[in-house]
Amino acid sequence: MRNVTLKQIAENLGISITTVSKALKDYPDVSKKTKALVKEEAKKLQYKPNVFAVNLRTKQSKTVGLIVPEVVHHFFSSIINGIIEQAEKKGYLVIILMSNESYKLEKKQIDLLISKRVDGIMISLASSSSDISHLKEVQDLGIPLVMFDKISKMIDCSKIIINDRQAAYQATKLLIDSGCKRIAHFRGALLPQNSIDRFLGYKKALEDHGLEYDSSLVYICERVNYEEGRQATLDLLREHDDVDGIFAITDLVAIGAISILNERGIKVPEDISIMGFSNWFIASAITPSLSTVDQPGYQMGKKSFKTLYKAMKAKKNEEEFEPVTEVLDTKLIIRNSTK
Amino acid sequence: MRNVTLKQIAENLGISITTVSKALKDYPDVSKKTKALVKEEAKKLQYKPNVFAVNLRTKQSKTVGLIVPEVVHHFFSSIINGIIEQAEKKGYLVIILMSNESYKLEKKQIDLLISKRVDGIMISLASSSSDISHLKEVQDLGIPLVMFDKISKMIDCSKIIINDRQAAYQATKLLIDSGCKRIAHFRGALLPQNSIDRFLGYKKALEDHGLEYDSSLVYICERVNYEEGRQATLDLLREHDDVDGIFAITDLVAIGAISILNERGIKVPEDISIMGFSNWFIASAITPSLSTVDQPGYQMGKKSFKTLYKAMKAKKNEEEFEPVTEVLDTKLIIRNSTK
DNA sequence: CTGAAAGCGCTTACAG
DNA sequence: CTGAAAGCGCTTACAG
Repeated sequence: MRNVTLKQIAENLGISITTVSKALKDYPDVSKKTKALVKEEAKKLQYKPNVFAVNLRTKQSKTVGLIVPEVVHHFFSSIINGIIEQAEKKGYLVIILMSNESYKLEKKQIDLLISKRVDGIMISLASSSSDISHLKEVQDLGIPLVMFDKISKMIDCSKIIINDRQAAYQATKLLIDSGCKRIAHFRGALLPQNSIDRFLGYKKALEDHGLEYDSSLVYICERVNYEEGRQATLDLLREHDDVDGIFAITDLVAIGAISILNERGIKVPEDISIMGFSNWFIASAITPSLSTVDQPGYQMGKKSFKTLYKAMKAKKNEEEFEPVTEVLDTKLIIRNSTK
Repeated sequence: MRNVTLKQIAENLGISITTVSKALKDYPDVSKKTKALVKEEAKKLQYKPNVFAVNLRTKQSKTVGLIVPEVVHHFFSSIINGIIEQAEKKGYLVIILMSNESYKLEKKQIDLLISKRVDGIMISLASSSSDISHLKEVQDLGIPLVMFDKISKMIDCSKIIINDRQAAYQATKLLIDSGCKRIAHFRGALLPQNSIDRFLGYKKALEDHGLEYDSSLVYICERVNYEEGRQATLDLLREHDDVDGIFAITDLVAIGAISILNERGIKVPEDISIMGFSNWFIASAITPSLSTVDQPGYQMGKKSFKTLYKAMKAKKNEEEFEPVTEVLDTKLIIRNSTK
């Protein structure tokens, strides 16, 4: 069983606990001979420090918390991937919580992470989160905080994002350049910043290129999923017969649109061009393959942890840490759903 | 800042730390009056117990570890979803690690979880894991262990699985019943139990229905992904012109096959029928939609944690816990890639 | 009903 | 170079 302690090593060797502790941590004021002895004994007994005691003493858990709106989601799972890989490299473990897009749950989970005394928190906001008092609390407690993807402008912390507005502008422009004149937009909920920004990019692109913005061509997909993409497409086809392009807030929504168009025998991209956003794996596997905007999930995860790490390190050394905002590059991916 | 301790509450109230501690935990031997007083003061100061100290005293972390081969993967992310939801209900947090199908990493991660003293571990094995000494160690230390999906028969612990052999049998039978006479199988790596079992189910179905088993119709997809599905299909088309059905170990592989067949103008299911396995979201969104076997990922995650919870509880109460093996139901999903 | 005391296993400032 | 001692913040067996 597991109960090897410093005390036991000390007794076996007939020296003090202090010396054992120092030897194991390579303090300079322990003789080489003693160090060697201690290390050998520790190895022999398979000594593993009791992290609970270490945590208590050092006031650090070497654990960070991560809250995402969803887990079963290509983009977020890519982010998770980037985060846990990076964290492991630095000796940190990651506790993952899922808000399921619920503000209430998100708030509870922040409390949970605080009470677990994680060393830092990374979060992508739920769509329903407008109030941000829970994040203020994190900051008041001095816990390093990094937001990514779905952020709030009301909080002054490090942020890892893409330029949603610009990316959406380019996506819309691609449709315009290929000859589309009546372009619908399937947007997300009203609150999330990235939903707003993508909408604004879409609108701006229309205006910049002499196309009239028509609010009746904008449909809201609250949960941004396949089913809603299908529903919005049905509504669109019923209400407008002159549409020749759709820019969807997400690949999933776009794929919903394609499925309806396929069913109805409406040709993509000949009759209607479709533009997605995110570049999920699925975008390349459907027919026709989906043109989209590549959103670097893995990179975003990696950067998020790296930034958090810097903030945690600064805190430990009692240095100031100036929040940074990093804007990651996106890339237009042109496939067969656009002309 | 956060430094409210029992001691502080005790001093404010002029009573002992012991009494404060007991009052907060509703011990019966504290007067109602004192309890009320203590609770009020705790609330006022926003007292939150220091989990580091609690862990050290109780020797419990209320945290469990989870190791999966991949995160960016519909099936595993569904499992993660089921696990973290269930864990949260019981007040447990989940540390998620990803072995990336590497035995070496998996071993390291087990060590990490042990040294973090998690209360329990859930794991789905990497494809390259044949040696299981690291899991033996977990058991030797008395840490409750649950395996799911990719298990090892060599370890005597609780297991949450599906009947891979039977499910593969039914999938193959569906192809046979629809008239296929030459059915290829795209299998996974040689080591994983579920890869073996699905292969055996395929083989048995052929034999039971008077079709000759031909080993040259079996292709190996080591990493079980889209690209390999494409490659195997190219190989298959080159080597056999009489195939009329493919049973793929996973939807991803099946979708790779469909993409090649689509490109070549080979009709699915008229010329070749395709059967997948897992029922990922993507299976319903491609053209033609994919017939497959529904594998209950969310349920599997939920059950895995529930079983682990029972084992942890038994350990805490120093009761015996007899490992259980739970076999979850699968379901044939018939769509348009089969006749 | 209340509280003094021991102890969980470590780290580290300090003395020698 | 070594070690005695204090302390992190809690829980709980025990005494009164």
